[in-house]
Amino acid sequence: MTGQVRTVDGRVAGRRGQATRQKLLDCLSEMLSSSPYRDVKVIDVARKAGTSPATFYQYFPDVEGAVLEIAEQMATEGAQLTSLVEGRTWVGKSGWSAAEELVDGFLEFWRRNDAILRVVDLGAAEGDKRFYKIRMKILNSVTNSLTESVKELQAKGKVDKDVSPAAMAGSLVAMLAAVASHQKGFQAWGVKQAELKPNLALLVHLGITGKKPTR
Amino acid sequence: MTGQVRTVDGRVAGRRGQATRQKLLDCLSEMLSSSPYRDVKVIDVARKAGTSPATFYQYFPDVEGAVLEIAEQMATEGAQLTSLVEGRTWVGKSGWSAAEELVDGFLEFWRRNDAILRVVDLGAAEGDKRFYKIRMKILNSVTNSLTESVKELQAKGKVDKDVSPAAMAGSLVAMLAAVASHQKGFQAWGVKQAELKPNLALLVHLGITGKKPTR
DNA sequence: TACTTGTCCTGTCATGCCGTCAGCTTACCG
DNA sequence: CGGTAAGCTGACGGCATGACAGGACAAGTA
Repeated sequence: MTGQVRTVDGRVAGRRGQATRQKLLDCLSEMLSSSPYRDVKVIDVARKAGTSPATFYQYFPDVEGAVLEIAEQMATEGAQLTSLVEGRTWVGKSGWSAAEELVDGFLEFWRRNDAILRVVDLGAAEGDKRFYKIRMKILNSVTNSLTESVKELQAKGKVDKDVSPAAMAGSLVAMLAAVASHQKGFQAWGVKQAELKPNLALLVHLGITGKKPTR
Repeated sequence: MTGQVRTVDGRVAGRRGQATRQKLLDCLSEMLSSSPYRDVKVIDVARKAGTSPATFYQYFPDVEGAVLEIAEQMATEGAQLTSLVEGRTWVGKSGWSAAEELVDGFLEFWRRNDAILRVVDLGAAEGDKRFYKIRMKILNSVTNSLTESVKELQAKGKVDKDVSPAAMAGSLVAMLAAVASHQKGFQAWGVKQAELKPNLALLVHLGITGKKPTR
């Protein structure tokens, strides 16, 4: 857990080195949004960064290694998604706005990081534990909070006993992630953002509380 | 729209040729389930099929082209998913079993084709229209049927007017697809299939009818 | 200024996959 | 048996990969 940035061959990276490294990550990031993951080549990233392939291999074992790095950075930022759920109440009007803001925050985060999230999703689905862990890191914060919310409501007798809080929270979060990563698809299919959001919020509210929201 | 199978250079494939072609597709399919999409090489597929790379290029322009072929086959089979929704009623006990069977059928289909569906999902998310179209072909049958169901219920005044049928159906289907493609993930996270299914069914029922099911 | 030290970058090379072509083999038909 | 089209492959130029050794550069030291 040291902050020490190291090259592949063990040297400690200085100021200049870190700048180069970061530039490579930025260029890779950009590349991922403009061309299919399968076609991203080290040589292209290096060229774009105004350096040579050899330099790339000084800092990363391969493309995947660099992608993991970017994903890690994003996951750290993504931890703030918890704030969308934590300390929220799900009753009455504030319940509805909680649902709305959760949906909003989620879609926004996904839109901002869609390229890298696609790759993380693929890696996780393919069974790669490193990607899976990162995906967890992002989703867990939200999922856990939601799980707690459901448990509380259950304890108060406001939600049926036979609902599994973890399964429900997980399903809702998976839905949000899926819809978020196919936002463009929905638009192309004739569903506008404006009508998508309230429907998602409705589903979230229904899932958590089991009741229609009072708006 | 002819059933004529043609090679890249325009010849018509005979019995032997079609067999080879199919063998290549099968090997590619197998390869996709055992190694990351990014690492699937033409030469490996060819070796596995006991033939040479040059032969592969006789039948497919590249790996992606072959993947599209497999996906197309799967999409054709997937059209039968419509039957999970079409002609179903969403009231009373039969409403609950409709939800249950929809979830069941969906998860099962996804489990059977998870490798290829992963790649289709990635392609669609990356904005490739061909993959997007295939994804549509599979999901649309279900989505459209669900959309109709919601519209009918709305017409009868059983569902709020401000629900967008298309957005609701799309979100639910996206959820099912997402959960299906991360089934292993859920298990690793401690959520069992057995508790996942009823929760998904509950969400589907809530989304379509706006009411808790009577079991 | 000249020298030293450690960081940083690149030219180069062996290796391996890509994608194409010419040409050989096989099957079918009159 | 000879012709024709299908089917397959060896071989090749081209390009990405990944490793290494050595040169460029900045910063500190005498």
